Amino acid sequence: MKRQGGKKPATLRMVAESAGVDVSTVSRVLNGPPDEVSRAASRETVKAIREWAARLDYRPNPHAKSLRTARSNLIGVLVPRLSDVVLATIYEGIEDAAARHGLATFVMNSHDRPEKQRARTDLALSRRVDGLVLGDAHSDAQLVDEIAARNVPFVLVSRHAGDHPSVTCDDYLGGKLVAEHFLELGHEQVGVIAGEPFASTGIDRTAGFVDRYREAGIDVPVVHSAFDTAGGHRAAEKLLQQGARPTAMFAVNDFAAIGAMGAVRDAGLRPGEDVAVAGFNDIPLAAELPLPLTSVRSPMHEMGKRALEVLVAILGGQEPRSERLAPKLVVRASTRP
Amino acid sequence: MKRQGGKKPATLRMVAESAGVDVSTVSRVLNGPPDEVSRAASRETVKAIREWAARLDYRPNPHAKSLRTARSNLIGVLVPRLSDVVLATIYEGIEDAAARHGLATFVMNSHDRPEKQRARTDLALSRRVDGLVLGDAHSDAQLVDEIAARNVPFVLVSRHAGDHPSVTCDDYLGGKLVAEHFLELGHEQVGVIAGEPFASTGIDRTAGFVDRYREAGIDVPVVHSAFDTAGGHRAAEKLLQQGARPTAMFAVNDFAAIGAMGAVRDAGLRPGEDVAVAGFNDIPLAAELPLPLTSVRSPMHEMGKRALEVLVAILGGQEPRSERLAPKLVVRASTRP
DNA sequence: CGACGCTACCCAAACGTTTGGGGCAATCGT
DNA sequence: ACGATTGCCCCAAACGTTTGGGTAGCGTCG
Repeated sequence: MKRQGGKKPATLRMVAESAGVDVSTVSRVLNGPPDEVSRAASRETVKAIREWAARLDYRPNPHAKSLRTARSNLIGVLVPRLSDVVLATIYEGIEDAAARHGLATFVMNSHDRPEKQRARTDLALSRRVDGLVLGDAHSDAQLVDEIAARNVPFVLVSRHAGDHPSVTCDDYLGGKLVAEHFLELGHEQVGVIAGEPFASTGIDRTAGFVDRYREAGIDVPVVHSAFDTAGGHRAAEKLLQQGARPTAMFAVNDFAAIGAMGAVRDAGLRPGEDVAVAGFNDIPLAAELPLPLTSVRSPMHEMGKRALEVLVAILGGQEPRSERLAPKLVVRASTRP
Repeated sequence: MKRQGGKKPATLRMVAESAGVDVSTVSRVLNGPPDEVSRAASRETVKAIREWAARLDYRPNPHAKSLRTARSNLIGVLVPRLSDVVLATIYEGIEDAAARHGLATFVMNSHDRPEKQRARTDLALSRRVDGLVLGDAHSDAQLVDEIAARNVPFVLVSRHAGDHPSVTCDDYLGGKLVAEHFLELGHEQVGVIAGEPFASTGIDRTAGFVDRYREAGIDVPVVHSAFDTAGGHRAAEKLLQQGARPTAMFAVNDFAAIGAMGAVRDAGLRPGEDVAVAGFNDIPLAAELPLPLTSVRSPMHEMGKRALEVLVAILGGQEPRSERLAPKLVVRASTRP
C-alpha cells in the first residue's frame, strides 16, 4: 500500500526533454538573473521552456539547489519561549520579512538555559542555516561570543549583548518615560520589578527608570523576578513588604505587571488607586484588562522585521549596523488617579 | 573580505580519507542501522571511523542526504496565529516531539484566510516537507480535502474537519462540563460566546453546552465572535442587551472571556458576582487575572505532541487514528458567588 | 576570403550522500 | 582438499541542481 500516489514532482530534466533543450539551458532560463536568461536562449525558446515548466508544475528541488550552491536559504531563530506573546510577535515579524526575502525560518525554544541554547544552535548549524536570529542573548554575551567565534552570521533581537549586531527597543528610554510619568503624578515611593538579571531588556528598562529617579534625588528599590505573572506577583509582594510601601510600581514586562496587580489586590489594596502599576511592551491584552494597564509600547513586529533585514544585509557582506527602535508610553487607568 | 573564515564542515570523504577507507563504508558506519554497521566494518575500523568523525566534527549534510533519499525530515506546521498563546503552546508540543524524532519543523501563520492557507501549504510543499500539521482547518474541510487529494501526509490539530486524522480536545465534553457547572450554580439565564463559526473548537464547545442546557429544558442564546478580547467584548455586549440579561456567560476561548468580563464591567455590573464568566483552554494567565477565570483546561502541549506522533505513524505507513484528549474544568472566582 | 564576434545553445563536472552489487581473503563444512 | 560461506571492504551510479567552458552556424568587416 503505497502512500504518495501522486506523481513525483517535475525536475529540470523533464522540462528540458519536453522542450527539447538541455537542462543547463532550462536552469538558466528558469532560475537565472534576467541578463543570463536572455543570453541563454532565444525569445521563443524561453517562452517554450516557461510554458513547459508551468504545464509540468515544475518547482526547483531545494535540496539539490542547496547542495550545489552551499546556501540553504534557511534562517534559524532562537527564542526563550514561543508561547510568550512578545517573542511570538517578534517572530512573526521575522517570518514576514523572511518570506519576503525568499527565506524560510525555523524557530526553537531555548528556555533561556545555556545548555539548551548551545544544543539548539548546534542543531541549527547542522541543518546548515545561512544565519541565526538570536532572541535569547544573555548580557554576559558568553554564548554569543562563542557563536561569533564560529563565524556564523547572526543578529540579536530584543536583547543586546557585547557589541554584536542587534535590533532592540530603546529600553533605557522606555524606562525613563515611565519614571517621568510617575514623577509627574507625584509618586515618591516607587519600586521596580526588574525581570531576569541576565536580560538586557530588563536591565536597561530598570536603569532608565532608576537613573531618572536618581536625577530627582530619589532612590528606588529594585527586585528581580521571572518574566511572567507568577514572578511579578512574588516581586510585588516583596516590594509591598518593604519599609515604605510604594505608591507606584514599574514592571519591566506586562505579564509581571499583571502579576503585580494581583499581589496588590491580595494585599488588600486597590491597584491603580492605592498603587499605580505600569508595564512594558503593551501587549494587546494590556488594553483589555479589567483595569487597563499603562505600558510602554515596543515595536515588536517591527523589531523582528528589522532584525531579519539586518541579517540579510550581513549575509550580503555589508557591515553590521545595530538598530534601536523608539518606544512609546501608553497611559491607561492603572496609573490614573 | 570573506565572511565565514571558519573551515568548511567535514564531509564523508574527508573522514574516509583520514581513516583510510571508502566513503561508502563511512556512510554505513556513521548513519546506518546497527546491523549494517557491523556488516560494513570490523570493530577496529568502526572505532577508527568514529574517532575521526568526532575529531573532524563531521555532521552529515542534510541537503545531500535529502536529495539522495527524497526525504527531508521536515514537517510544515500551519497555524492561524503564532502570537495566540494557545497555538504557540500547541506548536511547542509539536516541536518537542519533532525534535525527539529527529525532525525539524517550520511554522507559518495563515490568519485563517483561505488564500494564505493555500499559499503557505504550497510554500511548504515546494520546500519538500515530508508532512504537514494543520492547526487552522476550517470545518467545511474544503482546503483540507484539496490537500488530501494531493496525497500529502498530514494531520489536523486542535480543530477537526471531515474525517481526516486529527488530534483534538474533546471540546463537546468541555462545553458540557461548563453547562453542568452553571446548572449546579442555578444559572437559568445564560449565553454563549461561540467564536468563529468555521472552527470546530467553537462549534463543539458550543454544542456541548447548548445540548446540556437543552436537556435541562433551557434555550441558550449564541453569539459568534472573533477569538480575541475585542471579539469577546462585543459579543458580551450583545448578550447583555438581549431581553433577559444572562447571569452567566460561557466564552469558548479565554481571551474572549476576558473581553466579556470587560464588557460586563463596562455595563456597570460586577463580573463573577452579577454575571459569572467561564472560558476555555485555561491559559496560564487565567489563574492570574485580577478576577481569576474559571476555564476548561485543554491539554495544549500534549495535543501538539500527539499530533506530531500521529503524523509520524502515518509517515511510517500506519493507518491514521484520530485522538480526542480529555478536558478538565477548573473552577475559579469568576464563577463563584 | 579569412578573421572575428555574435547568438543560442550543449557538455560535463561538481555538490555530499546512499545503496545495490561486487570482490577477495580467511574460515568452515564435509 | 575443495567448494561454500562469511567478514570486510570497495566501486560506481544516482539524486537535481548550477556553472565554467565549449562550439556550430551565421553575419560583418577590412
